[in-house]
Amino acid sequence: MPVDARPDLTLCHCLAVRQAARHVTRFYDQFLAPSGLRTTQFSILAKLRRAGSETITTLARDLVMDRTTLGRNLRPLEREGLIAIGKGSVDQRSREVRLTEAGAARLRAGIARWIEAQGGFETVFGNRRSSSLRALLSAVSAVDFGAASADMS
Amino acid sequence: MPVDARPDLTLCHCLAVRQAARHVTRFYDQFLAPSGLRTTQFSILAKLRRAGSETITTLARDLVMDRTTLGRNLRPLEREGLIAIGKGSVDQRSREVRLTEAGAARLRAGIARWIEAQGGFETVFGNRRSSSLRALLSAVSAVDFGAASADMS
DNA sequence: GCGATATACTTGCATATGCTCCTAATTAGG
DNA sequence: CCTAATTAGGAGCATATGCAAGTATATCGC
Repeated sequence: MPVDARPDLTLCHCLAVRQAARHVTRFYDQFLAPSGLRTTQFSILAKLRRAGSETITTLARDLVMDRTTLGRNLRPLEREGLIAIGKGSVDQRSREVRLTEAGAARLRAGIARWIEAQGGFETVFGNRRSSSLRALLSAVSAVDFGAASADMS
Repeated sequence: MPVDARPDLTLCHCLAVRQAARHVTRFYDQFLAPSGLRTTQFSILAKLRRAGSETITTLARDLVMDRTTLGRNLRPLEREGLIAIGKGSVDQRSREVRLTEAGAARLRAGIARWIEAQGGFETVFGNRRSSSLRALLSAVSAVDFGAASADMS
C-alpha cells in the first residue's frame, strides 16, 4: 500500500457489526413487540432460564455486557415482576437474579415470537450463511482483546 | 425436531450480533478515546468526508440508522463544531450536513487511532476471518426484511 | 390553484451502552 | 487479627437507539 494512500474506512469491522446489529435488532424487535419484550430483555430472561440464578457480574459476562449496563437493564424487568433480585447467599455484596413465574410466562410468549423472527431471518439470509455468520460472531465475542488493547497500564 | 423440543435460544442471530457489536465497539472505542471521538461519531464524520454533503435522511440510510437517532447523534458533533448543518438548497424541509475544517482535522486524528484498532482486530481475529465476517455483515445490513416482516399493514 | 398525500425533520418517551467514581464486603499478607 | 488490595454493585454523566406523534414543506390529482 502506498504511503500516501488514504485507508479505506468503509472496511471498518466495528461499523459493519454495529450497522448489522441495528438492522437485525429492528427486525427481531418488530416480532417481539407484541410480547412486551425487547431483544435485550428477551436475551436476559432466556439466559436466566438456562442459568437458573446468577449474580449481576456473571450474568453480564455471559451476555458480553458491562455490569453497570446490565444492572440498569434489570430495572424494568424487576419493576414488571419478571425477575427477582435477592442478596447473594455466600457473598453479601453480590445480588442473585432469578426468573419469576411471570417472567417464565412472558419468556414463553416471547419465544413464540422469537421463533418467527429467527425463522424469518434464516429464510431471507439462508441457513448456511446464517450459521456461518453466527459462528463468526460467537468467535468475535469470545476474543480476548487484552493483548492488543490500547491501554496497557 | 420433536414437537416438544425447546428451541435453542443460544442460536439467536440477534443476540450474537449484539454481543459482538458491544465487544468490538468497546475495543475500537478504547483506541479512539484519545481523539475525543466515539465509533459512532467517527463513522458519521468518515461518511461525510466521502459523501461531501448529505441530508439527514440519506445519511441515516447510508449508516443503517434511524433518522431520529442520527438527528440526535449529530448534536454533540455540531456543538463541537465538527459538522455544520444548513438548510437544504432544493428542499426547504431537509437539512444539509457537512464536515467542517475542525471536523476534518478531528477525523484525521481519529483515523490514526482507527488504523491501530482495525489492525489490532485483524491481528487477533485473522485477516481471512475478518474479511469473511465483514462480508457477511454487509450482506446482513443490505437485506430487505420487508417481505418477512411481522407487520404487514 | 387547492385539497390530499407524502416526505423531512423534531420532540417526547423509554430503554441501551459503558466509563468514572463511590461504598460496602471480601480476601490476601503480615 | 488488622491493614491493604480486591471485588460486587450503585450513582452520575454522556451518548446511542428507535418508536409514536407532531409540524412544516413538497408534490400529486384534479
